Amino acid sequence: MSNIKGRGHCQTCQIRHLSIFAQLPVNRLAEIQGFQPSVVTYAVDETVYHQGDVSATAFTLRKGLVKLIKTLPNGRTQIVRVLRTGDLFGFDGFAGESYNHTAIPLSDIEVCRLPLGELMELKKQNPEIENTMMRRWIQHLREAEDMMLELGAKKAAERLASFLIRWCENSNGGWSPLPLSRGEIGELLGLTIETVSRFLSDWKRQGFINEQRGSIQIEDIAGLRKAACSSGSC
Amino acid sequence: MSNIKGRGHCQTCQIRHLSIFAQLPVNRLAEIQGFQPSVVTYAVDETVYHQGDVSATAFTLRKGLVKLIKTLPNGRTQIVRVLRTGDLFGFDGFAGESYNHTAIPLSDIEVCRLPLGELMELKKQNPEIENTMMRRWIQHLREAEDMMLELGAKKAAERLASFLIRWCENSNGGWSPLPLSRGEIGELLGLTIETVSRFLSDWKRQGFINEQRGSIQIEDIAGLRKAACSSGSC
DNA sequence: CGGGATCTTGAGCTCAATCAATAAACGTGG
DNA sequence: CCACGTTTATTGATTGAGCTCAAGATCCCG
Repeated sequence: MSNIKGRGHCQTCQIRHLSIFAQLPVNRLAEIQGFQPSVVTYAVDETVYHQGDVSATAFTLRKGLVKLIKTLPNGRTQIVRVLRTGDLFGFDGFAGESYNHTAIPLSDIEVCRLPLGELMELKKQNPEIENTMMRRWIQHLREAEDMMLELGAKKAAERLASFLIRWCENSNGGWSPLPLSRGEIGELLGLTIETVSRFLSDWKRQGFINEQRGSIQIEDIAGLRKAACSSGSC
Repeated sequence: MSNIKGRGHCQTCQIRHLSIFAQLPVNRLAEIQGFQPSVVTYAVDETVYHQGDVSATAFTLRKGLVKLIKTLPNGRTQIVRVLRTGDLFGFDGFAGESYNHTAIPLSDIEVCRLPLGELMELKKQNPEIENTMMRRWIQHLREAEDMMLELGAKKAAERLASFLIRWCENSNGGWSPLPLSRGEIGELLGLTIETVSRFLSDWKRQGFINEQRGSIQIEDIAGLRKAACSSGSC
C-alpha cells in the first residue's frame, strides 16, 4: 500500500526548484502557514489514481518515474505521458473533471499530495504559481501535439528512433536509465512488444545503440536519425 | 489576403459567451478602456500563422472552422485539433515559445486578434479570465490525451467510427456539416484518403451513415458503435 | 538452481498503404 | 445552362509493414 512518509517542508524541499513553486520567493513560503502537504510513497505498479476517479488532489512527483495511461474497454492501453521529478499531475479537478487517465509508478516513487482546494487558494494569492502552472500546461499541450504527430504520421521505426533520441537527449553520449519494458515502450508508441524488440535488436546489431540492465546508450546518433526518417528528406 | 474587418466591441459581442471572456461581468468589460481587439477575416487555406513563427498574438475564433496542423519535413501532416467558434488558439507565446503548429481555416473565418501583452494584462486584473483559460487548457490536454489513445491503440475503422460519433454528437440524429475532405479526415486520424473513403462508402452501403454536400448524418448509431469496437467487448 | 517473467526470433497472415484507373463533384467561362 | 477542366472521391489490385502466434532464450529473483 501507499505510505505517508510525513509532512512536506516546502522551505527546505530539495526539488522545489523543479516544482510549480519554483518561482515563489522563499520568504513568501514562510508566510504560508497552513500549507504542509503530505509526502507519500508508492511502490511500483501501485496505482496513484484511476481514470474516472474524482480528482480532489493533485501531485508533484518528488522521486522516481510515473506513467499516465488510458485503457480501452478491450484492454489495449496507451501511455499518454511519462512524468519526471518536479512534474505536476492529477489536476483535472481544476476543470471540474475526474481523472482522465490512470497514474502508475514505473519505480518506487515519492509524491507530494496537493489538495486542489488548498492549491487553488495558494494560486489565487501567488501569481507566480499561477504563471508557472500556465506555462506548464501550455508546454504539456505542445508535447501532446508532438506526440500526436508521432503516432499519426510516423512509421514504427521512425517513432521508436525519435523516442530514443528524445529520451537520451540530456545525457549526451552517455548512458540513460530506461525503466520501461518493451511492452511499455510499445504502449507509448502504439506498437507491439515484438516490433519494439525487433528494431532494438536490429539497431544493437548495427551498433546504433547499446543496452545494459535497464540503461541505454546511443552510440551512433546519425544512424538512429536516419532510421527516424526512413522515407527520405527529414 | 487576410482582412481587418474593424475593431471588436466586446460588450456587444455575439459570441462572448463562448469566449474566454464569458465569465467576465459585462460592467467589468465597460471599465476596460484600451482593449479593442481587431476582428480579422481569412479565406479558406489562407494561413493564420505558421509553425515556428514567433507567437505574439492569440486568437479567438468567431466564425468558421480552423484546423491546427503539424507537418513533417517529408510532407506528411497531422491535424492536431479542429477549432470551433469561441476557441482560443495561438497562445504559445504565453510560455515563451513560438507557435507549435500551423493554423489554417477550413472555411472563411473571422477571428479576434488578442495581442498577448494585452491579454496577459487583462488576465492579471481579472481572475475570471485566468480561470476560464486554465479550465480550457486542462480540457484541451484531456482531449489531446483522448486523441493519443485513438491514434495509438485503435484500428482504422475504430478511429473513423468514433470520430464520426464524436463529430455528430451534438446534432442527435440530424445532419451535421462536415467541412473536411477525405484527405483531411485521414490527416486527423492517421489514415490515408483511400482507407477513409473505403470505410465511409462501406458504411453508406450498410445504411449506417448518410452524406450530402458536405453534411453527414448518422442513421444507425448502433451499427457505427459496433464498428468503433471491432475486436470484442467495448 | 529452479521457475516466472521478459525478451528475442521466426513464420505466416492481415490490415492498411500504395499504385492505378475511373467516376463523380465542382467551379469557371462561354 | 451546358461544356470543359480540375479537383476530389471511389473502387480495384497489389504490396508490405507490422500484428499475431509460437517457440526458445535470457534474465532475474527467491
